[in-house]
Amino acid sequence: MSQQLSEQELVRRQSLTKLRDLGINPYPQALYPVTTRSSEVKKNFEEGKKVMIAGRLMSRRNQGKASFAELQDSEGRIQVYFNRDEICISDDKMMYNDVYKKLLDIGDFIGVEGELFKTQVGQISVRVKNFSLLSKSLKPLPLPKTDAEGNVHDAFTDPEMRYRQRYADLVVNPHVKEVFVKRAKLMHAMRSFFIDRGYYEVETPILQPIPGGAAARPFVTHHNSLDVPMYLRIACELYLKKTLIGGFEGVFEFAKTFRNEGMDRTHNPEFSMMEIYVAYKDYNWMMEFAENLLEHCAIAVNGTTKAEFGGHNINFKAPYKKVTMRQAIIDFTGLDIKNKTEAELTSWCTANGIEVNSTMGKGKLIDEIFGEKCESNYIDPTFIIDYPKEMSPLCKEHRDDPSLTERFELMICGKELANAYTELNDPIDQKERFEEQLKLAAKGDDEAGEFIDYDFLRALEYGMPPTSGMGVGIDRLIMFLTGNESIQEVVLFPQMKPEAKAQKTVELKDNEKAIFDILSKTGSMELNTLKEQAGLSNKGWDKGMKSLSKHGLTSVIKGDDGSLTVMVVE
RNA sequence: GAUUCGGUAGCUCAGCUGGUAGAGCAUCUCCCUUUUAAGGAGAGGGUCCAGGGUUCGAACCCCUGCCGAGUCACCA
Repeated sequence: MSQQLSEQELVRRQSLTKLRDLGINPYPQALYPVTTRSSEVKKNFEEGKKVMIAGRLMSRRNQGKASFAELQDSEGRIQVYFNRDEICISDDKMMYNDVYKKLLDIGDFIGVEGELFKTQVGQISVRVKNFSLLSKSLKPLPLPKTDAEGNVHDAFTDPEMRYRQRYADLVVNPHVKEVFVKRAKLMHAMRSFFIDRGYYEVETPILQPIPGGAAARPFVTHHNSLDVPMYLRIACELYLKKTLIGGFEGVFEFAKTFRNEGMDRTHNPEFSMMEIYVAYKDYNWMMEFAENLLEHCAIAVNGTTKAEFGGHNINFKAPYKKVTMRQAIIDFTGLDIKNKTEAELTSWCTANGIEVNSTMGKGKLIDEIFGEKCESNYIDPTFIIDYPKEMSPLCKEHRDDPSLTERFELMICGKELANAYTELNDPIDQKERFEEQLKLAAKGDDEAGEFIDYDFLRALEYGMPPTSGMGVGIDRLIMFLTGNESIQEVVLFPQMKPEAKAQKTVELKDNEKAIFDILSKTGSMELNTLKEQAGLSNKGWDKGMKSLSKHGLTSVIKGDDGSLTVMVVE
């Protein structure tokens, strides 16, 4: 990690040494007895109240023997007022003149002890009596500023840098931090909603011998001592159902899930799902549960059921519309899929510009039609219900129509947010459906399951109570609630390509070495002769010469006749 | 994978038909006891993503590569 330090980084390292020379530990061990936070100070202002606060120094305005600075803590910023003669009561003004003004830098964590007051302009501030350095910052932060009209100057906006250095992003972009505060609130709201209803939060394996419960390409890893392949989970469905078989009546899990597929602005290789299973319920109950849950979450996060996403206004207020998949397709295409054969659907797709291939079964074809022609039209939360049986291998058959299942997906802004079933609990039917999936997979449908989890079938044979289950995409939900169209904006540390390694610059490059080797034999040489002997490309020559003189290894001397001589610098 | 745009100082960005790089903030020095995006004055700071080509001369034009963003395709 040898890396060229910028001038500013060097200055900060020097300050670090000077602080130590003054007997100040830049990274002290002792706790700092913080009494309050910036938001509290502003909310309950009391003239003269003594406080101790801590945070990062984020700006400084010197006014001679006085100075204003801003301290940023987890709640926001508060102005602090440093007056030389209040900090340094004796004649020794070192703490103000040297430590505060010269050796502290923007980004340093400091603790401040003082009392509250309002400046002549009416700004709530802390008059500093004592301050301590709590942690020195050696790398300058990006420094956006907001002016009186709310315009942001020098904004730190480059997405790559923001995602790679999320820590800096969080420090300087309060709106980014707010997204993650909201994400935490969403998790709390959802969790307490479930706990209030008597459901238990459980944990199931992330490392699985069979990646079941969904159709997706898994990440493969290897267990050394067992010497078997293991998979990162693509869902937790089967494990959660096993807990109901074991006697739990309501369980949920916030599950990091992994899918080895494309990465783009709506897909991160690992993402968060919430899955919940409740015994003795069906999908009708679950729909009502879902709309109440989402309304509750929206209010907990934003204080309102309204949200804006991609230019659309969404309202999470329950209840939501319900449309059967058959009706949805009729509405947007005029096609009635009921009793259509695979061949009929295939030819309809071809005629209507939907790409199909021979691996597609009936369910997949219907899914394609829906995805292509209908999905994007549902802006406000809408339940699409009653999916074809073929594409829902874990879902119970519809009570009125054996070709359908009791399944819903909740669509918002044309995207799936939740997926739920009246769960299939007939072990014999389940086994047949798995086998059907296996055939589809063999046919080439890469969305069909490739494995049969026989342990799950064994569990089902003991009997699972009638159950309804639902999965909710947490990332997607928080995207809707915060108006972010990119998943990277709502995941703290999104997966990125590895950062290119910084190349070492200390060693001479080939072109530089070539020039220097020739030159060092004689010590000096006419420029054009040297250029010819070096035999480099023009650019290689030019760059080589420039960096050699930059390294202070060579210099060029101009003769009276205009000739140029290159010399080795001793 | 296809296509468009981009990569210049610590940060945000200029840089014309090619003539060897600029601004604001930040940094450094000096002055200033209640300011508000920015107190005043001055100074320093750059492998212009990398490599090759064209040219007397390339940040700029051409080629290749790397990295990123957007759109589309594929995909939950």
